[in-house]
Amino acid sequence: MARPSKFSTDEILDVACGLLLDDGPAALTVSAVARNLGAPSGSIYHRFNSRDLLIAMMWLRAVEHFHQHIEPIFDTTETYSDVVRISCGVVTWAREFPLHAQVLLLHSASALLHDGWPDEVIERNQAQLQRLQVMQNKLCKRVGAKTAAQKRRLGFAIMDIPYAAVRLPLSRGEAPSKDSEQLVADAVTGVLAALTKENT
Amino acid sequence: MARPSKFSTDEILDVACGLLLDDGPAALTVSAVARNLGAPSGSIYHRFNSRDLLIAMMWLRAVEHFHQHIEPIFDTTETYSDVVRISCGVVTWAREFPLHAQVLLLHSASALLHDGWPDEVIERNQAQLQRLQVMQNKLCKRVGAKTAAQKRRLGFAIMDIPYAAVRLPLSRGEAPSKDSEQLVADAVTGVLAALTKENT
DNA sequence: ATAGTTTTAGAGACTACTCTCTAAAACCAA
DNA sequence: TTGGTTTTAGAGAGTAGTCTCTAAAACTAT
Repeated sequence: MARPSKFSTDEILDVACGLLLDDGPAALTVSAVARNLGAPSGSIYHRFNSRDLLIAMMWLRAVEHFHQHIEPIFDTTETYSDVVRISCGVVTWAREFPLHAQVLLLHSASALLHDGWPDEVIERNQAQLQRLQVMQNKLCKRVGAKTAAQKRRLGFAIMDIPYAAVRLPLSRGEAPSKDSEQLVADAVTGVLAALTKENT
Repeated sequence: MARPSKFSTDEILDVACGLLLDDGPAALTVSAVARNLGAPSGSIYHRFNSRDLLIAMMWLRAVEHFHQHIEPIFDTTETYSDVVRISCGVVTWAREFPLHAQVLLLHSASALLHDGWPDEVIERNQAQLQRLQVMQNKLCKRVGAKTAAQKRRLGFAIMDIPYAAVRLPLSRGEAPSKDSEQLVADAVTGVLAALTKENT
């Protein structure tokens, strides 16, 4: 029977998140995580083969959380006029889960990883990229987006605009303002106006 | 009479930009800049007292370039329906000056600087923050934005939306798609619809 | 030629990080 | 008690970055 852990994986990843958000990417080192957690660096390396693996896991945790949250909204969206539900869902997710949102929306994985995606998580990462792609493809089919321009417009509405609304508050460690969902809805309405016209 | 420089300040900053964009923030070191430029590190440190000063100067160069470009558009915008000119001007600037745009729009200064803004450039940075604030305040006055909500909406239209439209192509080293200005215009139209109604 | 000034050049001190390694601790089972 | 397994613990090898320092180069003026 093995010695029990003193530190859970989530605790380690939470400390890493905190360091990233409070002190920036350069502060995100295994030494700093260990120091802040009160764990020896050998313990961290025992769990995560490399610094990049720790970062990648932190990132994937946020991505998976986001996808889990947003997927049901995607899957129940049938028309262009419903798309705004997804857009606002992104904002609401960022509001409710700022830690994950700060990781996912304020930094790119490639900027955080020093040597790219570690082998251990390549498939897991691919799976999430695929998962989002499938969500988007199915949505395009359901709402009737066929051309590249229509798809681009849809992607702008779903991901880029909500991102625009939350990035500054997130970077200040604040919640998005109360009217953020309405702002996003208005922008999305403007962007999709052309497409809903095409569909009528 | 002093020995002439072999390397100009702009050359040094250009190499730094290239490193940031090609290899990410962690690759942005004085050692790497020196190596890529073929200059001794002593020369770089002779010019820039610290790594953070080099980064700060690279950042400010991009900010000042952007402000120089966007200020005339700000200053000639009088009505809500003209605001879209600013929004599209941001996209066009990013399209024409990708190097500066990549620095300014894909990374936050705080994420790049290890120890915050160096004393040498605090005032210069403050001046640019002030400059933007003045532009925005004057615009609010001219178009008639009075409440915090109106101002928020205006800021969303001017900065956040264009930014969202260019960040992914920029991060891939690509130009924004040809329809980006139209996408932004539609989103901004949606966002400002409420304000133009209030004004009539 | 010497003096003055600025810039290049590169060695090296120092630091912090990454990661490996060894050993011990902590648990249960036999 | 011994054995097995997993985890903690922490020393230390190796590396790369930051930055200081010394010296020389490169120019013009006197």
